[in-house]
Amino acid sequence: MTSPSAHQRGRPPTTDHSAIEQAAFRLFGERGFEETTVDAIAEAAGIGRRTLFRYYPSKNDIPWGQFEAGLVRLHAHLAASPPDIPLYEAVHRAILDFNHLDEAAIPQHRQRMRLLLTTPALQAHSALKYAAWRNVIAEYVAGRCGTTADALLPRTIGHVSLALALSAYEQWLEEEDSSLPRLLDSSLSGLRRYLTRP
Amino acid sequence: MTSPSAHQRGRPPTTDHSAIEQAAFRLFGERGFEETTVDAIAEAAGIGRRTLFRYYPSKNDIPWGQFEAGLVRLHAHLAASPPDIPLYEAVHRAILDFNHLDEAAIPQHRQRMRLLLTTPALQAHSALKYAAWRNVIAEYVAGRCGTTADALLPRTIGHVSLALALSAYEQWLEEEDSSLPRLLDSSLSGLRRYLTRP
DNA sequence: TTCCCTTTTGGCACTCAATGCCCTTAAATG
DNA sequence: CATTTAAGGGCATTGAGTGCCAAAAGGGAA
Repeated sequence: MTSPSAHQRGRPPTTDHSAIEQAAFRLFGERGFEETTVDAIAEAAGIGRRTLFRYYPSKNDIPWGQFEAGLVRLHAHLAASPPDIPLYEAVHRAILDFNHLDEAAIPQHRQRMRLLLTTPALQAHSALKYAAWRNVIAEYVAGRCGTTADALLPRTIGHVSLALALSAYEQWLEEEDSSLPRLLDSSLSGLRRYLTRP
Repeated sequence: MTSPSAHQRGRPPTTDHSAIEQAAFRLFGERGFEETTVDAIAEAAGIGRRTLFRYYPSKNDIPWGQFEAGLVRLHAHLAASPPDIPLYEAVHRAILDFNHLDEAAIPQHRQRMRLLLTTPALQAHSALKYAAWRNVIAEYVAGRCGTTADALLPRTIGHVSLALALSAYEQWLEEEDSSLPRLLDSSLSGLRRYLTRP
């Protein structure tokens, strides 16, 4: 372990992910996502265009921030969940945890999710991120069912869990002062009623 | 109504969607999707690159073929479904109908779906197509619930129906001689058990 | 037949994302 | 101070997508 910055030899980094993200979000807010060129983001962040692509593999990845880190947490939460509670409840709790936000972080997260869910290019790109998310769920379900993650049930639960989360998010963005955890509960119970009612 | 080709004035078209699609699929099969340039497709179809973009708004749209026409059928099927059967059953039946294939069409459809579900660029682009599909479902659910399509339940059912269809499709692609309708049934009943079991 | 009208075609130029190549910059180490 | 190591960034290239506009190719009327 080395102190503040973990680099010892060589030229020190001029920037970091969050500096780029901030510059990018400012421009996205001012002009919109499509209207903001990568060159403009690089310039606003005070780095070269080539450097930007070393920090983010694509323009589309910028708004996703530290999503991978979130996946690790999701996986950890599931791994640590008691094996005696019903499967659907373990999954639901993990999803609630994954989407837990501190009060102070809500406005930022709203802005990020609005960008992700309303920009066509990002809606498309998101499919690739979601696949990794679904897989974390599917792996857990497979573990509890004694199958592999590519069996029908784990896959289905992965897809359906994402479906529930996304419908909650879409609703959350539309109702200015709604509660995300409450919407996650509602979409699940709505589905349950849908499947069991006349 | 005019006979064979419905064009009377002006220069007659030199090509059509299916000719382009055929040329494209041949190249995709030979070299893969990413490795096939739009110029190559245009050349193979015997048209100019500019013309290709008048028939398909993007390279990513080519593998989708006549999807919009399918959506119209889905909508029609739902509109014609008896209002006295349970909501989930009406939806499920419509999805079965939407994904019904003649025996002879199966190999082609397999190839198309394999391309769509395994190529990253197409997985991403598909999100935009799926949105329209989900909306057809959501509109129907909204109609039967007396709400609008942007309420939580219709949205949820739209997302979940897609989730079920996609998991069935993914499974279908993996098991060479599986039955798509059977898998659609299985993913639904798997979900139902998941939500109601201990 | 010839001219006009309509519609499709496709060449050309341009923008922008993404990527490979490679030289430069700037620190740490001995 | 020279060497080593890692980051920065310029340059050139590829490939998708788009606007503009002139050429091509028919039908119909004079």
